[in-house]
Amino acid sequence: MTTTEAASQLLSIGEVAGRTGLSVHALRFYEREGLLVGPVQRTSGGGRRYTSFDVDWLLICVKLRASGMPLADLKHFAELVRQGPGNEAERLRLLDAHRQRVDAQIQALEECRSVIAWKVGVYAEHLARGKAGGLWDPTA
Amino acid sequence: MTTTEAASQLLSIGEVAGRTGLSVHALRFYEREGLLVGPVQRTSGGGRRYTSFDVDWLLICVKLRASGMPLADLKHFAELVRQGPGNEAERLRLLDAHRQRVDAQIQALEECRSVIAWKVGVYAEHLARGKAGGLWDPTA
DNA sequence: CTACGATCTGGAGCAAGGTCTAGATCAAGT
DNA sequence: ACTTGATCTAGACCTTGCTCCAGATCGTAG
Repeated sequence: MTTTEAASQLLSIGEVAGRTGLSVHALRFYEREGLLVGPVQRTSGGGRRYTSFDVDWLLICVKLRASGMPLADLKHFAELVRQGPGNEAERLRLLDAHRQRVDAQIQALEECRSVIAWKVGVYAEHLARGKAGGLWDPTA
Repeated sequence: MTTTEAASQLLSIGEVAGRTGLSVHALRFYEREGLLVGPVQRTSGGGRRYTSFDVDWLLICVKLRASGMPLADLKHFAELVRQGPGNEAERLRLLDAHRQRVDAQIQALEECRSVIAWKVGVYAEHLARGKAGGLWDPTA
């Protein structure tokens, strides 16, 4: 717990892929695109070593992406964090705007869901009746 | 109400774009891709005339697309409807599978939303304090 | 030493879902 | 007749977000 303390936290790209769900390709791509807060450490041989810090950031990225944030916004956010303290208001704006978009998206999805559920119900009923009813709307 | 009855229901591509939210480009694209149930009527001059039937279908398409259904699935659905009665079970499967995906998506989004909301809260609190606290985690 | 798997770089390729252009035509207004 | 605006077709082009390839290198196991 003394010598390995810092080094054991450093993860290879494959390990990071494993715990973030991103592919190694995507990880390198994200780095090229400037989506990481800082430069990734390297071994003497040139291999990437990610800190748990990097991994936490990536996990946030994954969440934001999963909720539809474009890479461009993610990059912007990374830049703000990279610049250090002083721009918290802008970070807040960015995140809050995204949260509102997510809320809207949830709303929209729930509306879609109910429309679909209704249609599913119509089909299910139709099938349950064994296609007995002759007047069946072909558009549905 | 007698002579104009049928004709007044027929809409130009621009009008349909207006009430579906799709661009005229997208409408032509959808048609090329076989996403419509039937062929669209034409004027003598070659202009498209959409029935209210077509519009209803397009509105459904918009909802399904908005909830993330890929065009390929939409095309499949259109084919099933085009084939007429007899395949309702498959239509049901298709829609129900999509509904389940939408449910999962809503779940995921709500999880993201709460993570984001929490982060927004952290920033808001930080700003409210006027950056008084010296110990501020730069990663957040 | 050798083989093998993981990683490296730079750049090409891909899938989805449209978007836009060019050049022609149509329909209506002045 | 002439202009204007909407539409037509076929096809090129675009953006997003990765994914994959080639060829080289590193590190560990036998």
